Amino acid sequence: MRKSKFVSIYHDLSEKILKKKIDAGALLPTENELCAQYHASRETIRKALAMLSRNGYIQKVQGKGSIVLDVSRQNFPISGLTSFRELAAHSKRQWTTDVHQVVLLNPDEHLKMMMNLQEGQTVWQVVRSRSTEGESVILDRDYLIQEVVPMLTADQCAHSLYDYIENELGLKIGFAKKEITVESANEEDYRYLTMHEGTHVVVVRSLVYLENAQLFQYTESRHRADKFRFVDFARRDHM
Amino acid sequence: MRKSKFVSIYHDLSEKILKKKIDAGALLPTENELCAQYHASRETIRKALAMLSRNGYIQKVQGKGSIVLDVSRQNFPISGLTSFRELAAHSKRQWTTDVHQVVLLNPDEHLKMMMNLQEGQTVWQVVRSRSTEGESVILDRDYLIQEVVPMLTADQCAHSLYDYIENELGLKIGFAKKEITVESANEEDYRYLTMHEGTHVVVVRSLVYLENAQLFQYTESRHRADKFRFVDFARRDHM
DNA sequence: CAGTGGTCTAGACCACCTG
DNA sequence: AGGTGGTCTAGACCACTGA
Repeated sequence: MRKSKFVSIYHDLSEKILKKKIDAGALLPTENELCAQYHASRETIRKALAMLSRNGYIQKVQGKGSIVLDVSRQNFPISGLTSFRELAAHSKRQWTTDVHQVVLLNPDEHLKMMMNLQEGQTVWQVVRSRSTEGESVILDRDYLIQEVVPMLTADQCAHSLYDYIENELGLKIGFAKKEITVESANEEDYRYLTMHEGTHVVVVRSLVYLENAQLFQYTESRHRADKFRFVDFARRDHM
Repeated sequence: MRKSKFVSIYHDLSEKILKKKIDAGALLPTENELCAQYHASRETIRKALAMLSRNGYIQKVQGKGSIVLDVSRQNFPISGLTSFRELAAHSKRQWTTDVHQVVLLNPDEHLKMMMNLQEGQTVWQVVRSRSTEGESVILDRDYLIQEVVPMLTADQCAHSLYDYIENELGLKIGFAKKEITVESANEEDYRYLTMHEGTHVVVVRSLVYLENAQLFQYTESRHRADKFRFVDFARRDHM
């Protein structure tokens, strides 16, 4: 079995919710009913439900049931995402990517510290901009450790870096630490982005790690402020 | 038992990691060892570990163990929380709150739609600003449904709305949907915030729901752009 | 190969909500 | 009181890592 059972159940239920086969505000079948429907034990069902809950599909209420939440009202959370391609796939806009630079370089002190690099490690630097409706609104600057990604071409960067990394190289992304701030636009922003009014950009800095906890990428993603939007679903752990 | 066993184990381990009793990069004891240490079954241990993993404390690697992550490098994620008080508690700065307005009002059409209000429902409007180092940098505008929060005084707003709601009223916050954008400052921003250079503010709009999935609050939090910072830990579900 | 984490099960008991 | 979800258990088998 490629996927685990509880993930299949999660997908089945999340799809039913997205396609409105179950209305928002209604209750999911009880856990025991789901056990019967999916021929699974209760703990397995509960893993699927926990995942739905984490991702904003349902709210569990003890003694009552699992309430289906309204997944349409706000555009749906694109948190937990790491790649631009995935983000673009969720949006209705048409996006194009321009690759400005793909070079191998010796990291400076700042980058060495930031990425915790060993002496002698080299990194790929990739600079790309993303355009929609004729305007360039995102400037991405990626640094990838060459030991992990030995070779890189402009073609791969134009298509999807992550597609290449996950499908061609067989590496698996584990997690990312991100920081969002607002900063003054620099000369490169003016060069590569379509900046009319406004002198500030939203900067998303990410450290991306593989599944084995190895850091392999640092990215600085600079967004024209008026085109930036971040949506999040946050659950409260009171414990 | 007030707390569940797996949550206690989670707290015990997360504290050990925060206090560096276990080094970053090292492995946690194996699941079987933890079973023995905490007199718990393996599934219970695994719930605690899953929680540590979700919150960025560890990375689990099959066949190997649970690697402790570096929790100090980046300031720690302030995602998943909803209240300003908690945020302030994590920061080293000294904050003060000014309450500018606490009034009961009949919602206009926009608010009715936004909050999905029934005919005749009234809401509290609270306007507060937050200052640090002599500068006012955050302007919060909250709307709370009066059916849920019958009475509200300026005193309670100056202290902590959430403290009052959770501890006095006994309500429990469940989850929130948030959206972050950058917008032009309006006249109120100029009135209540210390705006020197810069004409834009970061706007965080949140819909906050109780544990029973009932919406009870809408908040617009406006941040002076140069003081805004959002840190996130994002795990990838590849399934 | 032994040892690790990943998944699944069946059954038990508790806490909460609703009639 | 009956049904719901919340927690915990003991045991089984699988998939991956490393020596």
